[in-house]
Amino acid sequence: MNEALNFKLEEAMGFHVNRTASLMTEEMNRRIQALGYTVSTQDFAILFRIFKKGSMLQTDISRLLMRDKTTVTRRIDGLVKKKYVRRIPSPDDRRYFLIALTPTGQQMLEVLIPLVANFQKEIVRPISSEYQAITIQTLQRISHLLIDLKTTSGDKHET
Amino acid sequence: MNEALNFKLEEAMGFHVNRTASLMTEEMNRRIQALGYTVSTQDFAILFRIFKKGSMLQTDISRLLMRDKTTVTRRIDGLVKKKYVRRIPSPDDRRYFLIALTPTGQQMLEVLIPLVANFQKEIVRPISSEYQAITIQTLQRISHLLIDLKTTSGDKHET
DNA sequence: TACAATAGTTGCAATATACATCTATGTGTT
DNA sequence: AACACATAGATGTATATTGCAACTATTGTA
Repeated sequence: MNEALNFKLEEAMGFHVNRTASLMTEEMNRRIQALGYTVSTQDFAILFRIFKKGSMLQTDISRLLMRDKTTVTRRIDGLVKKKYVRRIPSPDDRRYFLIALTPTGQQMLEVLIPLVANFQKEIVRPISSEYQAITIQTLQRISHLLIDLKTTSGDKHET
Repeated sequence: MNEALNFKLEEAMGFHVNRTASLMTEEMNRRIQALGYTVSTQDFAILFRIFKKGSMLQTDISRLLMRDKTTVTRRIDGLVKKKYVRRIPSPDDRRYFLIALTPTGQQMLEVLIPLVANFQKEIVRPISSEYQAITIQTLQRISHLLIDLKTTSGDKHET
């Protein structure tokens, strides 16, 4: 028989990465909702980048999150509807908008960022900073490897 | 101002875990589809457990995958439709079924398991086994912590 | 027998995503 | 100027994944 059939999920990196990701996302969503906000972790990822940069093009968000631009368009649509961000037409190039936080969005992030920051601290608290660093480095290497795989075979990306 | 606003995504465990999970799932799905199979990584997770155990109750699958039983019902529905598994009514307790692989499902897994096993090997190849172990251990500790959080506050679980 | 627990299903809805295609606009070349 | 081409974004449509509420059927228990 094939020895690969002895494969054990519990020893596979993918199993743990996926399970942890799913649990973390669930808990994050719970906490954000507990504060009465109706944004998902994905939305937070977008909002946070805008917060840091001041404003961004949808295309840039799309590239950063590695999501299709249509996905980003719809997420921004949702955030605009909820009045967290607004589209500012660019005067020089009328093809694009700068996505910027509204005052409401700004206020929300001033609550959510500490929430997320504390959550992130909380879940790694029992782990030594050395192990934290090794884990992040490992995940980073795996991610890079996977991005290479993706961009090497049939692709339409830039970077 | 609040110092937590200096939070950096790139230093957060959650960011890396999520990104890696998403990239891994994408690549896995690509590879499975490349072989002509129409199962997702979630389906594989189910099928693999059935493969290992011989047969399982939907409730057990639900607990193992930490997914709602209705989710599992629908996934099994799909796998039954594709003839990869079948529901065997239990003679002694007519409330439940044993979910078992069909010959087709069995054959598929004999291809997919090596595929997944090799993929898992491949992505951790450049990482020392020490770092691999530390990473898995770290993820496991975070998962346990999150599961505790979940079952501690308002919940309907058992275990 | 009456009530509670268990296994599973169905109705319904929300979330998240992307491919193909479209409009509008800008850029570069001849 | 005119044409081709590239870019930013939106829309139509479709898929996958998930879970809550409520339901049926069955079994266990007081």
